[in-house]
Amino acid sequence: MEIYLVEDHPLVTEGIKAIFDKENGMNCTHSFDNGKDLLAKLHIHQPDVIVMDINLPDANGIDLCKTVKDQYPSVSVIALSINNEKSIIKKMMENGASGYILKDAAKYEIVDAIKAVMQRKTYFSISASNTLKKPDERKLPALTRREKEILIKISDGLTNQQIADQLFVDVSTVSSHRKNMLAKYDVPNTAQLIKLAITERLI
Amino acid sequence: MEIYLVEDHPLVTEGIKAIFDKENGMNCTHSFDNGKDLLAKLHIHQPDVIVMDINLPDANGIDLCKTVKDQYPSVSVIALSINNEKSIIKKMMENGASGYILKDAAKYEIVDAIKAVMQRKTYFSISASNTLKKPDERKLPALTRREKEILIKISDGLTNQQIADQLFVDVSTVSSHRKNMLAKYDVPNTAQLIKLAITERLI
DNA sequence: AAAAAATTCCCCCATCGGGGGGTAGGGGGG
DNA sequence: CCCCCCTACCCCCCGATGGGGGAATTTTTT
Repeated sequence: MEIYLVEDHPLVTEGIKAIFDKENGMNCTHSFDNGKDLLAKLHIHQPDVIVMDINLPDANGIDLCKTVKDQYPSVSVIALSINNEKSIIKKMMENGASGYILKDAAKYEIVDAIKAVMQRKTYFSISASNTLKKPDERKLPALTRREKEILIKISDGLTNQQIADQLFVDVSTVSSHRKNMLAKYDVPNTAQLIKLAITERLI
Repeated sequence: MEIYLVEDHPLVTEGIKAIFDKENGMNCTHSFDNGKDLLAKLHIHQPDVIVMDINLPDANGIDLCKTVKDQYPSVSVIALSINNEKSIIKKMMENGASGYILKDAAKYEIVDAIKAVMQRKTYFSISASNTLKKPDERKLPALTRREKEILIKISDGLTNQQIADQLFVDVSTVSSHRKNMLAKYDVPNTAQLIKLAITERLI
């Protein structure tokens, strides 16, 4: 069985290769440290499985996974990532991944993942599956285009008046938006709004 | 030559072990996935070198390195980290580390590091040494203990009055600290102060 | 011990922000 | 076709914030 590996950290690459070497019938025939090389190689030959890091230097694994699955639907993709966010995992699976393994996974998990995927099953590492099972995190309401625009200006230290001038609207409008955001996220003031916006990657 | 490895990601552990296995005379005799186990083992026996991840589940490598070097000065420590920040690298070296390797390092770098350290030299992976050479980034003034304490409360949405009550000081004191911070970082209001504090990891 | 920094407290005063309302046009989706 | 969301605008009020000072006490560093 042929496996390709896409991973930009040599130390991890070595680790995975070493694990495969000890398994009968698992062969990491090629490894790549970026998405471009992988796509070039796939053009010539397709393996059974691709183990793919999500954090690549030249592309993000989410898009890369989609590209690969669009062009070669028969190739299974296992995502490998330090990122333990439900939304990322979900997106990856929507894009056709067959498994998701966190980098803190135990050795056997990567082997189990390959085995599962070869049987057309999906596989999640323990911590990834915990994350998925976790009760839906209070999903924060999304910012509208305008709100985001204004919030960024607020975070840049501009006052309502300055923002209003820049956007050619009335101060009261900006104030409205600000108030809406405070209400939307149930925070008492701008300080906490900014904190929340940054820590939750809203801006 | 004996090497201990402290690293909580099995994939990386495997990678490093595999690299050492291919080198003559380099032997990773023990590996640990936390600091406590390492210290317990060191009590009994000390290796020549410890390769130590900075991001451990039960301790941060910076303190762990200091503890190890204080108790066993003859043991060399090589730091292993994804963290490419000058201040962290410096702090690690001050605490007695003999080398610093980023996790994106090439295979040979970890081997070279061990060799260098055995000759009582220090070693930095390419990217780590680039970071060190980089012209001193505009270093932001540090927050004092009290300032940090107050800034965190501000970011949690508390008003000056509430903070004053919690800390048993006058509102004017809190206001003073707030003003000092605004001046210190040259920002016009709290919103930008919070943004800066979070993006620059001051809190 | 002297110098520097941190922490605490105080004044005044203009502006900004947040709480409470309400109104209304336009666009997209059910 | 109708409703909801987004957008935009308006009012009042007052507490919180930021800008300008100054100053005493403790802690830390040199």
